[in-house]
Amino acid sequence: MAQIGRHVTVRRTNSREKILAAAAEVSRESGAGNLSLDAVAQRAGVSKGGLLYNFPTKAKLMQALVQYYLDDYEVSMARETDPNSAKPKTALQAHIEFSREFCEKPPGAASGVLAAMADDPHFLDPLCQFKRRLLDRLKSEARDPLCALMCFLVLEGMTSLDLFEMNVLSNEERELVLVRLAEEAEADKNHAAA
Amino acid sequence: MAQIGRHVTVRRTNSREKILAAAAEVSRESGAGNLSLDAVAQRAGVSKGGLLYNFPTKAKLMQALVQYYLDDYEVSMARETDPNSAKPKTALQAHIEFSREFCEKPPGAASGVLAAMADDPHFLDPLCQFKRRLLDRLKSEARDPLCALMCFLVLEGMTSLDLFEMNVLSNEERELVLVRLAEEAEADKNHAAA
DNA sequence: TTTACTGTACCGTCTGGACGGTATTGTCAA
DNA sequence: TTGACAATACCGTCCAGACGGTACAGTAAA
Repeated sequence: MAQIGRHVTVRRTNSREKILAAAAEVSRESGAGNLSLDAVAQRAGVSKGGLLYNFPTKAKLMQALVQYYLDDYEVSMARETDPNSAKPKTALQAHIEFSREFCEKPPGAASGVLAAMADDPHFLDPLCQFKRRLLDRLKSEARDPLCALMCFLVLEGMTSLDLFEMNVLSNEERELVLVRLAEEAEADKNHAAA
Repeated sequence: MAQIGRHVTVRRTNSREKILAAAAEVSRESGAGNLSLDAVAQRAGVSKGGLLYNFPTKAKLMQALVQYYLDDYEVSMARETDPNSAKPKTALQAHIEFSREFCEKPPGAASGVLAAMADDPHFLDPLCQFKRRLLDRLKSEARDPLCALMCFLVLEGMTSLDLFEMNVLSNEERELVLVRLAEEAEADKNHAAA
């Protein structure tokens, strides 16, 4: 479904995505630091040789795991903020929406990122740069940059709790926060337009 | 310094703490998932046998790592909110202060927690329960529970970025947020008193 | 013929942890 | 006061198993 766009031609096989999904599952189930290639291959229904054909080293797999997560976000963001769309959103509104979806996903959908971090913290560098770019965009679009920053951090807190699968927030609390942020974003949008 | 209080008698040796600190360092340098007992022992200046004397299994070490982090917080919190103190703080104010200190600590001081998570996500269960208790306390003390919840999440976001050593925020941004939160907490405190 | 694998066999390294030993300190009866 | 014993706090070695990665022969579809 989500095209990674690494290759120009459309791939007939979907082994890469199967492997990526399997890696996230294994990471979730065995702990981020106990992700073995054998386990991933088995889970993906692929031979170890096949896995290493797609990802020549474990490091390449980890990097792809992070990139996979990023691409997913980038696609959503582009779609939601498309000015040609019927009702284009601000970046902040789109970010709020994406964070909601993130929390509603099956638990540990992003465990792959944790596995990458467990192997080598530097694998998170692209994620770090991505977050910084996003924050800059949110601040530059907003009427009140500090407010944008605070909203960003609230979502960061919410999603990080989810990433660690710490069910600290109830659904009601989550919803309350999300609604509050949406109001904030809406207000900021209208002020900016006025 | 910080007494864990596990033993009634004062320990003459401080091997435990040396090992805990070493584990955090190794975790930070080699990646949370690549923490080996040999490396920890070497870093701590202790033989492997000595390490295993203090922590009979790797799991015990990991649990201690999480507990160490928690105890540190608990001590600070108790001190800051002590009603007998000269200027007792609300739980929210203390939490803000602790989060500031957390960010000012040498980078990766809490990497031990990540190492524990990498080994087995369930090691974070105490941390999860701790956060839930903290949030409940913040909400119950506050005049505006939603505001307390949002403040909690802002700090959660800030500290999680720090935990991953993602330098997304500049020092000015961090300070701006912290000041804003402190104002919020102060206002809430005064309203509650009135 | 190329692509995209499967399957098996294997290698060198690392790891958790079991185990036996040892030096120091504490306890307590004679 | 001393000698006997025991608990504490380690040290150093060893090992079975797991891991990442290589090599290679085979195969089925496009």
